Amino acid sequence: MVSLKDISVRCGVSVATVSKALNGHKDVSEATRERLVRTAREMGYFPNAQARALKTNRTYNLGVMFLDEAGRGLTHEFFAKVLNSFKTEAERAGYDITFISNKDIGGRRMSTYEHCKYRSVDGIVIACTDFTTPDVFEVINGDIPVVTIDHIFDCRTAVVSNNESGMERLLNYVADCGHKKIAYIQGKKSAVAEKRLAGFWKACTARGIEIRPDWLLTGDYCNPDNTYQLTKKLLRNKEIPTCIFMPDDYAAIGGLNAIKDAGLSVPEDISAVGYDGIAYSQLLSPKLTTYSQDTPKIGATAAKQLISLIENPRTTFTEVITVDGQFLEGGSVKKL
Amino acid sequence: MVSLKDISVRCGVSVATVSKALNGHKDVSEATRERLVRTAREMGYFPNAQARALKTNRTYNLGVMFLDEAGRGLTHEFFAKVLNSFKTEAERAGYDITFISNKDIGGRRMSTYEHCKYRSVDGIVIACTDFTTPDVFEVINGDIPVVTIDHIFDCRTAVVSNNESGMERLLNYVADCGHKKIAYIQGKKSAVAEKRLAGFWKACTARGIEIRPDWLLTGDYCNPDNTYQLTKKLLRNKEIPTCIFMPDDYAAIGGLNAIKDAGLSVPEDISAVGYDGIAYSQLLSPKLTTYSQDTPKIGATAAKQLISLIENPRTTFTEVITVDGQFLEGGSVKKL
DNA sequence: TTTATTAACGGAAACGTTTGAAATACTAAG
DNA sequence: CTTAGTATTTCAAACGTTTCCGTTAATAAA
Repeated sequence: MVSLKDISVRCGVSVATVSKALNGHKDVSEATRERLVRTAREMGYFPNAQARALKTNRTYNLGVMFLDEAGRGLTHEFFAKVLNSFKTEAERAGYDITFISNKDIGGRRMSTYEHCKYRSVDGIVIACTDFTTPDVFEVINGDIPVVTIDHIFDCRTAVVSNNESGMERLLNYVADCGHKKIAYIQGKKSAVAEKRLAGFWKACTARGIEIRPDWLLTGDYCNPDNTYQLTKKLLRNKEIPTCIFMPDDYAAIGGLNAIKDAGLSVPEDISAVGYDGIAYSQLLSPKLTTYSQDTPKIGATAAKQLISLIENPRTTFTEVITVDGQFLEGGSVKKL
Repeated sequence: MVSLKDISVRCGVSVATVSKALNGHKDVSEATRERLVRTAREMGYFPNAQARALKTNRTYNLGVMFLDEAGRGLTHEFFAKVLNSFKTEAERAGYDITFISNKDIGGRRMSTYEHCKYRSVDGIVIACTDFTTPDVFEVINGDIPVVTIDHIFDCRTAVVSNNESGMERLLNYVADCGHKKIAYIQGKKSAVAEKRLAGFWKACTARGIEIRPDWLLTGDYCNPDNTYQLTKKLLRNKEIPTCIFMPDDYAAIGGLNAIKDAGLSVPEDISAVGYDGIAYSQLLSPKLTTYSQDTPKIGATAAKQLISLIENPRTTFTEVITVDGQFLEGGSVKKL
């Protein structure tokens, strides 16, 4: 690997000058600057990231904290897409991304935050299904810039999907279709689940739709089996709803199977809606009516915010950015 | 951040001694070693990854080259799962993983290989859908340890799925069910596609099944729309096959929709099989008969091999490791 | 011509490690 | 009581940068 010194001897100047020239400092003449840049290119020079980081305390590396309690990890389409766009945007800005977790180093267990310190990441993005772990709190309370996705902490920038209004939009559509008897299988206790429930509640009251306790179940996100069971349960009631809100599109598959196994069909006998807008939902027939989260925008926004936080620590304020999604009308809701 | 020097002054020894003690060198007395390790722990010391890397040229960072021509990136379940297990295994061994691609740094475009050099990754894993790009060749021809997944280069370790025998297994099952008229929509030209075709061919000849040119189509992997069209095309023939081999499970969804849209049903009117064993395939009804790739093992094996290559450069030989998958009998193939 | 000002460049320390060689302390043997 | 040998520790350079400060040279002002 060719270093600054190599260039300096070749050109007969000091390493300091080379460094300054390559970094566009002012106190180097245009002529030599041009010459140094050219030979650097010729010699195939690239800065040594470690040396630079050691000196500047900037690694141009972003830590991604990506814990999924369900163990699905990257398999979770929502997270995968968000991460994908986050990565793309970060790379556009010259940052690389590294997965961060708690790990063992030299026999001693390292917390996630310590891991970040060890690697000297410039910033951290947290996208978890569980924001209540000690690991998360330690990072939140640390002194490294952080952006959270779909969860809001005081004094930390957050990028959140419009879960509340998205749910309202869905319910209004269903109500417009004439449905009054609506069941909701919601996801597990989390900020996201609360928001969606709030939207559901709000829209229901606005439309004069009764929320029956026995039709409001709590299940797991992204768990088709669980949703299958809960849907079965709903269908065993003496009175069954005309429409079921599934926790999310993926879980919905289980719900749809339960309906099918009960000898009913969607949307003729019963309607169903999902949430997320994953690719698969639009390959079903009928297509699932759902609310598509704008994952590309969520990821890109998170990256931009994080980088802004890093590069302009003074002028950037922590804020909560809500990213709108889009209603997707499929064919899974019958117009009564 | 507490450094070696902090520990050294606290304990009244030199930094050299602290370094050696913490790294378990022999030439430091047991007493001081114990004392240094203890105070290091007390003071919350962690090594500075950059400084260490600068000196040792070892970063404990693995580069992941992860290009998906279809742009699905991490959304691709096969890759997501492989990456997940790769990550887990790597972390177990004390390595972090960083995404590597070509990028711009300081105005100059950096190739993927240069990027690796810049970040000084200890090793690279390549999991792409397209292994013919210059970026891949440059990495392959470089001097950084490499493991490829599902593609074989001479002189480089590869972890591959048993595409040939997996396909044979599938075809034998279908043949056992009594099918003779079999169509195959294969994926785009790639090492994987070739292997599967070889298995298909081999098993067909062994079972005396004719391979009709008009029933051997080439489409895209992971492209339901494309597979939808090609399936339609198959169904428009005067004579239609009794079973269709889809490029993969995900693409199969399109194929199944085409069958449904043609007023036919699976498996009553026509049978279908996929490949991959993604989660969705087992949520369909009927479940898709397919061949499940052992993604956890593929990823973990790749990580182990790569780390072995890094840590024992002498004793480790490049090899090709085939990871067996598992046949999944669903209900999408009719027994004739 | 002298002095002040500015532009261009070099010296050198520092970032936090690792590591071979040199130095010191200790132990055992003669 | 030396001497050799070993165990333990320190020195100091090095890794490749960045950056503050000093130096030189050139230019402008007096």
